[in-house]
Amino acid sequence: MLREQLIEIYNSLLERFGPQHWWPGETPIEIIIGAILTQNTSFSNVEKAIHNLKSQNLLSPEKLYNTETEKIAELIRPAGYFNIKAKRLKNLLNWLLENYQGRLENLEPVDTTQLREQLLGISGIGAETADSILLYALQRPVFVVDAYTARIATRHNLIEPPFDYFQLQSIFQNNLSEDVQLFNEYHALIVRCGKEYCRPKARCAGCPLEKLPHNIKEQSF
DNA sequence: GACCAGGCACATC
DNA sequence: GATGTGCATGGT
Repeated sequence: MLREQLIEIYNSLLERFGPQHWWPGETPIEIIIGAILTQNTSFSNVEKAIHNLKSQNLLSPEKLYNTETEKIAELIRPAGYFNIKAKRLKNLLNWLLENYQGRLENLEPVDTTQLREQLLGISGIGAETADSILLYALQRPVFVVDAYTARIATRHNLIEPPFDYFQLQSIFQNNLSEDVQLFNEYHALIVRCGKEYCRPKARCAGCPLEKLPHNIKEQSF
């Protein structure tokens, strides 16, 4: 039942928008940095910040970790919340350097559940950021949930509010096959559709999901 | 000028 | 355990 709905939504989104080729970043470490920078921030702002880091050749765990927090903050200023995000980047890099010699390859043998717990233990890494890192940088089959997902899920009656992150994530993970590429594309399509048609208070006119059952309930996290 | 954006931690009740 | 607040730039 739910599975059929989820697949129908996916197919509708894919038909309209086509493959999204996510994550919009070139390397795993760039994706990880982007995942922190995009917290409550539009990606166009994040791109400016990434560009600044790249121009200083700082997109490596060691180099960025050895950069003054104040300098990182200045470089990532366009992404907003720059002071706190500079600290969050350092927290994550510190974890990576301390436990894995700063090498993402060394994460490969680690069990996904355990890796997720470790990420959540880092100050500044919450559920969505952890899952974005797991899926998009580390190719783990974890479904990423965000504000758009919550909005679309409530509007299309996939789940009854109130619900939390884990409950919504379970809707997808328990009803779809555990497939990295599927989870990648599905979340990317949700964000694409969310940006264009499911903004807060926006009506659904023109949305590829317009003809599917929907209401105007709202919930975010 | 208000509202929003691919959140999270911390304070307070 | 639920609810409120600070963090901050840039686009619409």
